[in-house]
Amino acid sequence: MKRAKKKVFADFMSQRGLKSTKQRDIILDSFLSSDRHLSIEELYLKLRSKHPNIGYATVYRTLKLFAEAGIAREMQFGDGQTRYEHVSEGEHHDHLVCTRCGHIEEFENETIEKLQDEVANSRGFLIERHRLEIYGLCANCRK
Amino acid sequence: MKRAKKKVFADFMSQRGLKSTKQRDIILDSFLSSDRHLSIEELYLKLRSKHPNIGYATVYRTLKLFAEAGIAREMQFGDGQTRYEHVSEGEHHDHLVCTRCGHIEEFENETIEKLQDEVANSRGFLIERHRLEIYGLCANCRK
DNA sequence: ATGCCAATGAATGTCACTTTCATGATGGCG
DNA sequence: CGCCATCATGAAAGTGACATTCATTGGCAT
Ligand SMILES: [Mn+2]
Ligand SMILES: [Mn+2]
Ligand SMILES: [Zn+2]
Ligand SMILES: [Zn+2]
Repeated sequence: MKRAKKKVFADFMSQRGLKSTKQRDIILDSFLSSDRHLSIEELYLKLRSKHPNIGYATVYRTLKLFAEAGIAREMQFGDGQTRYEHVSEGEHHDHLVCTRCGHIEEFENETIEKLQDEVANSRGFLIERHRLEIYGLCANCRK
Repeated sequence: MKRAKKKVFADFMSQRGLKSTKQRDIILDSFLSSDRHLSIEELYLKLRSKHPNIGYATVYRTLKLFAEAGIAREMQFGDGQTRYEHVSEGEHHDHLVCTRCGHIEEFENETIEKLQDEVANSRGFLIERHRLEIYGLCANCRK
């Protein structure tokens, strides 16, 4: 899975004539090792301790590349930061977001997806993508 | 409906000890006369021709007040601008957003809402709110 | 090893808010 | 009414998260 995404990214890079660099390798490793929905700043700070020589701009640009390569997706959860999450080819999920602790949980619901198609069809819309986020208190924060 | 929201706002203002001003009256009128999902900038520019004496900051603050009073809702559709839409007590709807022309259409689907409740329950989440946006091409832009 | 071109990162720019502050209005009270 | 404590206004300045610039560095094909 981690290996597979590294290959997808490597292929994307060579196809675009872009170069492999130490920074990109490190950032990709760090990104894939985290299962959270990371902001640029968070990933930058995470790297900073072990790799003080990697700049914010490089993290920013590399995450953009991940998104272009199809191994990451930009998300907005309304906290003012863009977050990048892992995605795989053909995979899709939506989110439950805790408004207290920031915990993000993922879910898939085929029936909801179908109903969305119906809504779009009835209005003549051609769906490109959608976002469904449920905000509230996670099980832990309800206690 | 327009009258009702004006009353809601007037009550909110007096309850908070805030004052009635020409600017606020004009902005409220203009906001309620528009059925679109307006950004601050858009409403500001719309007003500018007839009321060049109303500043951006006043439009900004007044829209915030509308949201606090419960007659408007802040929305993000990913175009980099916060949009304010009309809301009424107890009303809810989701959106279809055209990625070409920016057209925004509203819909309600009780079944989707129920399924969301089920998803949240199964994870122990207590729902506060949700957002469902379907992005794609509107009927007009598909032609 | 050489040279072209991409990559890096410190610095700077951008943009959409958001706040400040000097000045102007509102409205309760006598 | 007329006062005046408060609130409101808007030009200007500040903020924060991205986005870009540019001098320098570093891949990598030859
Ligand atoms: Mn996710
Ligand atoms: Mn709407
Ligand atoms: Zn939580
Ligand atoms: Zn359209």
